[in-house]
Amino acid sequence: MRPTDLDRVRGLHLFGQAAPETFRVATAGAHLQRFPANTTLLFEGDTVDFLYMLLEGQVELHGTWNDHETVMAILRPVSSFLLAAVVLDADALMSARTLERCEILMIPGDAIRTAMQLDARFAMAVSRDLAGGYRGLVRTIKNHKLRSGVERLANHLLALRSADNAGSTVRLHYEKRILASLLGMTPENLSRAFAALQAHGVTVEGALVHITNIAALEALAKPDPLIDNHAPRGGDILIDADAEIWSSEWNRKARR
Amino acid sequence: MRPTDLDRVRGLHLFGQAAPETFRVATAGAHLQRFPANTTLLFEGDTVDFLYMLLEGQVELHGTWNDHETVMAILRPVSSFLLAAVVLDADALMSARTLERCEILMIPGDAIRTAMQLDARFAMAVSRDLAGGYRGLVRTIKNHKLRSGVERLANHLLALRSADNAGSTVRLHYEKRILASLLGMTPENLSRAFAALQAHGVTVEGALVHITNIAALEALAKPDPLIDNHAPRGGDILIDADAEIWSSEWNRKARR
DNA sequence: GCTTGGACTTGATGCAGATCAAACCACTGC
DNA sequence: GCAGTGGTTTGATCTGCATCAAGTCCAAGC
Repeated sequence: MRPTDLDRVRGLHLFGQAAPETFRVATAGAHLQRFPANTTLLFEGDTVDFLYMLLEGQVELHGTWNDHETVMAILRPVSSFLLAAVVLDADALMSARTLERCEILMIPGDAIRTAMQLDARFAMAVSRDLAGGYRGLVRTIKNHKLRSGVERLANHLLALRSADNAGSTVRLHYEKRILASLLGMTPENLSRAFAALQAHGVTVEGALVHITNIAALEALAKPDPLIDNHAPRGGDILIDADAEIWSSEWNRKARR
Repeated sequence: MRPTDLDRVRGLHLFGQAAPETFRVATAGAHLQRFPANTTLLFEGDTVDFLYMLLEGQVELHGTWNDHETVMAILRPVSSFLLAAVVLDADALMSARTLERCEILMIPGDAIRTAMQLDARFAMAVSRDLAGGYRGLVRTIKNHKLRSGVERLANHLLALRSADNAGSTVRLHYEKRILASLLGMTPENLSRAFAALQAHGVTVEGALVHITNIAALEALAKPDPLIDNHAPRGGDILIDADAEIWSSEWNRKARR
């Protein structure tokens, strides 16, 4: 593993609080692996032997039942995944596949569990990460049960805008059919949802989405800090570890 | 607090592994409180100062957006709730209200956080609890995105049957309109869903549901160990801490 | 260049589930 | 007992979204 990669891992919330010894133990058995695009890393139901740290590329987590498939999350660097399964030494509930060429650091699960026993601060950091993930899922469920498809799309666009702290144009980082599944709709319906948003200040141009009237879009989307993590809360400071669904690093600002 | 209550708390997964000193510290500042039925304990957005341990009664967690409301979970003893918010010292994402008269042990949040710093085994137990909760929410999302209303109801009935390790009759422990919201449908639709299940060996009699043909119901429900925690996995032993959505105690057998 | 395949869009149709409305029932309180 | 209230059921209707079916666009391969 290159020193620069080590630095990146060291910088994660998960290890930031840990004792140097803990960090050494955990990363000693770790190995960096590269995967091509469209590679399944793990099927749901598989035993989870490693904690995965995505350093480069994009990974999709999805679930299956009765010949249906749904995208649960898209991960971008730097994110860890499968932490809950590792902590419990349990099977994976979701499959993971690369959407593009990826660099992934794989840390043996028992190293993580051992480190937690030895270092309360590290165990605390794991708890914070899991708690943040937990709250992200609560937000996701509220999003799905309380809003319509168009409303979910509108809020997704606002979240993207906030994450990229961009101007009036955001870029979709993956295919629309994947976004559709993530938002819980069909590709056809996503297309129509975009069309519906034209009346609310949104125009689409391939992967680029122009938000020409933010006020109008927000009026439709009604973002809420208790669902949308990006939404402003009344003058409050955003708690760092409560950042996102899959990793506290997911949503950090100034990425690239 | 009565000694018997202390014993019940001591028996929880959360404290089972903790050092006696940790247990003492955490429960020293705790107080037992009784609430009447239909009392809101906490609104979403409120600051969370306590970890709540439900010792008696039923509590509903629900979320709101734009004048809509949805039930996120129903808790029964012995369950903890708001652990994720406590770990992060964050606002509640869900409101909590009693459905009936409740006894709740309230443990100061900072006592929990302090105990985690001091006792790695306790921090580990918190992680396991959160990881179990996390996985429960993943199951919930798969359930909602991949199944229809009737399928969700069918699986819910099978889960009830499994939890009560009962015979062919299960009892609904709360009102149908609450169950409807929990399953993501309207009361009218739940009624029709029950009617639809008549063709698959289910008859309803108030709060009692008779499953006259389990094979037929399972053929419709297609329970899956990666969604339904009760579903049998191939000869495997069920991992204890991965027990349920809101608490590892939720689903334990031989309750009453 | 042409061809092929997959992503995306657009239109027509069908279905699951929401909404509206009314009736029924059980329980509560007077 | 009786009226009132709220939960539940049933029916009629409406809507959002899925499904089915073309057709377009675009990139990769021959």
